[in-house]
Amino acid sequence: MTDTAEQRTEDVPPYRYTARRANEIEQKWQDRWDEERTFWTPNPRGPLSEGFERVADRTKLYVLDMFPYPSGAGLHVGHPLGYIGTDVYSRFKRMTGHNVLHPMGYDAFGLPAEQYAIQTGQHPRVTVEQNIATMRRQLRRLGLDHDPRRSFATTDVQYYRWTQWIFLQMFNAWYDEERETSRPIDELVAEFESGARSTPDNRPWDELDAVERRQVVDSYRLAYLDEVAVNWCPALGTVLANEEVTAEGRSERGNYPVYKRPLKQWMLRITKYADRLLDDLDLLDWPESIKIMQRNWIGRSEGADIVFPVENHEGLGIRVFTTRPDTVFGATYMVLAPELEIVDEIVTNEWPSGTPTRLRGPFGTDVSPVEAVEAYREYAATKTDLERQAEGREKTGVFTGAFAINPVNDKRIPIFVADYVLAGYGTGAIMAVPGQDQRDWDFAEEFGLEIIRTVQPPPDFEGEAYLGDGPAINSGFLDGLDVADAKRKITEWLEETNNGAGAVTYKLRDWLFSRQRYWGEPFPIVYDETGLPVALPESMLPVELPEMGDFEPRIVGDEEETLPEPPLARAEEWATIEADLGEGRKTYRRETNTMPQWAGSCWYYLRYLDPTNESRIVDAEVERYWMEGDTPSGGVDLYVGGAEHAVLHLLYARFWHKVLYDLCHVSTPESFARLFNQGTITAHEYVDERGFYVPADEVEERDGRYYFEGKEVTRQQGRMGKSRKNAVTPDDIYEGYGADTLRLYEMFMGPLDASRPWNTADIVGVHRFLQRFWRNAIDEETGALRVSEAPADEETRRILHRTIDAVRNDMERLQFNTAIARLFELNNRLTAVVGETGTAPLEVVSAMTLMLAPLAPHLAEEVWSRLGHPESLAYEPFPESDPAYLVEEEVEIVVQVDGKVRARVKIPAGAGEADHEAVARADERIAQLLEGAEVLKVIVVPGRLVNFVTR
RNA sequence: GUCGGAGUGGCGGAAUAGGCAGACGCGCUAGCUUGAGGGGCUAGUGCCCGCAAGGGCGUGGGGGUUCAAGUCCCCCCUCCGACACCA
Repeated sequence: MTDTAEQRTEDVPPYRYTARRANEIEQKWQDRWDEERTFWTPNPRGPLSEGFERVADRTKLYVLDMFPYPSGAGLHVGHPLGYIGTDVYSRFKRMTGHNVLHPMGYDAFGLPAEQYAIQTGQHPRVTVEQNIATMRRQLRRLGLDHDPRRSFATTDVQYYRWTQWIFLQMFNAWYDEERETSRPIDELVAEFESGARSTPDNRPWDELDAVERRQVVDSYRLAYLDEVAVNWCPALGTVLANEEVTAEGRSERGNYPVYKRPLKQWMLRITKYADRLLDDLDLLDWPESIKIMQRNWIGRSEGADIVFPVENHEGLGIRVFTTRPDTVFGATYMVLAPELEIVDEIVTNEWPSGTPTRLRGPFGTDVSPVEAVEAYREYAATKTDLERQAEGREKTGVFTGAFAINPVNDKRIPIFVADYVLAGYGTGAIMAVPGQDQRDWDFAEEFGLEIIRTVQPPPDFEGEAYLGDGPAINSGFLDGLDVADAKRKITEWLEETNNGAGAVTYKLRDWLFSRQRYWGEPFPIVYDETGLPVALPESMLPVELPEMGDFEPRIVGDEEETLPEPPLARAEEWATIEADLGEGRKTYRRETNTMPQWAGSCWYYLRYLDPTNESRIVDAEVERYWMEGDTPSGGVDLYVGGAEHAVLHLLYARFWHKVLYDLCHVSTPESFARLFNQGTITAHEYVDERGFYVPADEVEERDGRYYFEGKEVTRQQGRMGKSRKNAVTPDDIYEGYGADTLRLYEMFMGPLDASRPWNTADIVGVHRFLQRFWRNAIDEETGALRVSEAPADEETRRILHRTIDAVRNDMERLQFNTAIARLFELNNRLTAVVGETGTAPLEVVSAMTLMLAPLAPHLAEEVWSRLGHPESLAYEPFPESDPAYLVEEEVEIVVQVDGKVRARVKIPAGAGEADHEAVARADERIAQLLEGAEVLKVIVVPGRLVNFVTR
């Protein structure tokens, strides 16, 4: 048998649009775009401003992708979906008169890069550079319209120098809650010095010594050190932010166990911005689901703080937060989080007389309260969140032996420690109201505690906590009030009697910002002999990462109490510096933690604007030009990326932006005006009976069953990936069809924001479309144009203008799949015209080439140039529809009898209702159906339908 | 459990404002292209009954509003995603 592939290439007409030709064309135009600097986007001033006068009258448009992580695995066809989407959009907007900025960079610090480097035994800088080079090549091959001058990696020294600079801004700033803005720290110091602001413990500023003053000031900074219970992940050798830990108490990356450990760490005061981060969501054109996730993450709750005095402890009160102050009369006990320090003060040495056995905890009847509490604390600390998790979790806890006094009724109530109360939320202490809270109810049942309902449940309600509305009962002066009124009244009472006050609490916590890893931005911070942090001056930036041969994380401490050791601590020469930082030349020790991966991605969109600026993060005028717009929030005009960043990156970046805004480094309150989440591309994956993945491209289908090497396998739908053996690489598609076909297919598969299954077999459809369009314009045998100057016939022209209208609308809304469908229809018409006349009307070919340009830019450029245009079409105006061709002279309407379609009739456009009915009745079939029937009602929707109702 | 999102032919998916369900593509069927084919062209293709004309049924299930429901309302099921003792 002969080689069929070879035979085929011999048979193919010489000028057909084949994969080989597509590849040639694509290479050629990618080179030309580079040479002609087609996608260099001019700034209004500065080093990138060349050519600005040519676009000065255009509207700016900033289109941004969530930049990729340069992994070593290479791309599969699922990765570039969003990049193609933004490319199509930015090319379209360039053709509709915008000055479009569409940059691309690389997010290259962080764990994956470091782990990859450790695996391959190379320095992360080496592997990162290799991976970026590979990725650049792969993205270039797609023909994306990025401005190459604006690309950088977050690991570039000249980039992270400014990441460090932003950290310094936060270190040197504090949040003024009265003015609701961050201000320079010097202004705080001035307030202390002048006495305008009193110190936290009300001592006069003059009486504080230098160290005390520094401690006070440090406690106000946006970036501050704190000893906190961190999420320590020994397997990753680092601590993690709350956001990086799953509900099961495991690391988001790698799924390793995570433990709580107290450690001194850098924190960023994001909680001060909670309300603004919440409120300003209203300014944003974001998917509602993402806004909801951010709102939930911030988790604002309104309620009240109530102080419960502790019996036998003069002046000691326990402050609790509750969203239901109206239920305070039903508080029958209190619970403290085991970690709270106040527990030590109140816990008793002996059980009060009459303490039931079950209140003494699970540690035996002979232990004292102190011992029981201590044992319980240990038990709670060693438990991972996973163990605490399971649904229907049993409530555990220990009585402290102490009692509190309920301020509303002077009732004596026992105080417990229990791990169902979290130290990090509210005040870490609760008043327990089993009647209206199911968790308290469960605990009360477990320990046999009193339950008092304070809201009247419906008559048939029993057996559990009642959370609904109803009149207050057993509640003294609140009795009879509904929940909202009772809340109001009790809050007033608390404030008047000084027993508490209205309060707001957030789920959001301050951002843990230290990592014990090598591959991250070093902090621009040193420590002096006091152990307090000292900021390096801007002139000492960047603080470069030291070269280290061994950058693996180490774990110190014994097995039970392991702790992370930052690799930078081992770079001894680097870690110690001598400098004059205002107190004469001294020896300082550097901060050896590094910043988390999110740091670099918090502000990269600003650096694209002015990537080479050495004196500022971004030139002020350039920043205003690109970020201020006609959106309510300002910021990037379109930001496209995966929904997995709903609360991490997108919240952190908004926070940094607001800090920079407060400190007058940027001009808009928000960073991303419009957000769009592209879907994921899924693929079939096949598992054998042992549960192992088998190569998807070697599976055969017979009668709806699937076989690999003769054995039946199961098919599932899942993410595409190497490990699942179902990855399709772009190179596979380039080889068979070319990049334009790949682009078009990815845009045609479905709506950009929906997840959709990859199906290589479907690609031929879009490939055939490109082939047909090419053939309509160019003779496959001779390569000559088949275009005629003669005008298109009326109907073709009508279709053309309707297509233009629809495509423009769809492109604007990122509905590329339907735009492409319209182009298919137009091309089908064009094919018919060419079939009849032998030539294609130029007006159709030209317009269609331009409409295709954003989607299949290489082919479009090639046809455009063959049509005789020497310049790239990147800046050609997008076709505009002629309204004259959009109105029909005659429209087809539907005639229904009792809602069922019985006929279709033609009627002049704009006809009146009476005409509609008359024409409908005139139809033979309709007349027949209506004969003898009583028409009760006639519904006419002009231009659409007539409905005769007979019953 | 809570909060989101989604269920439409054999498959991917269309369907401004409640008004022709299934655009467009894949696949499939038939014909043409003097053979073969990951080729080209033409026609057909939601399901059922019927030679046809035509009729019936159809957007996860059940109810409702309406002349008219994929679209609006109520209840339920399934799948995907996020959060998860938040007082």
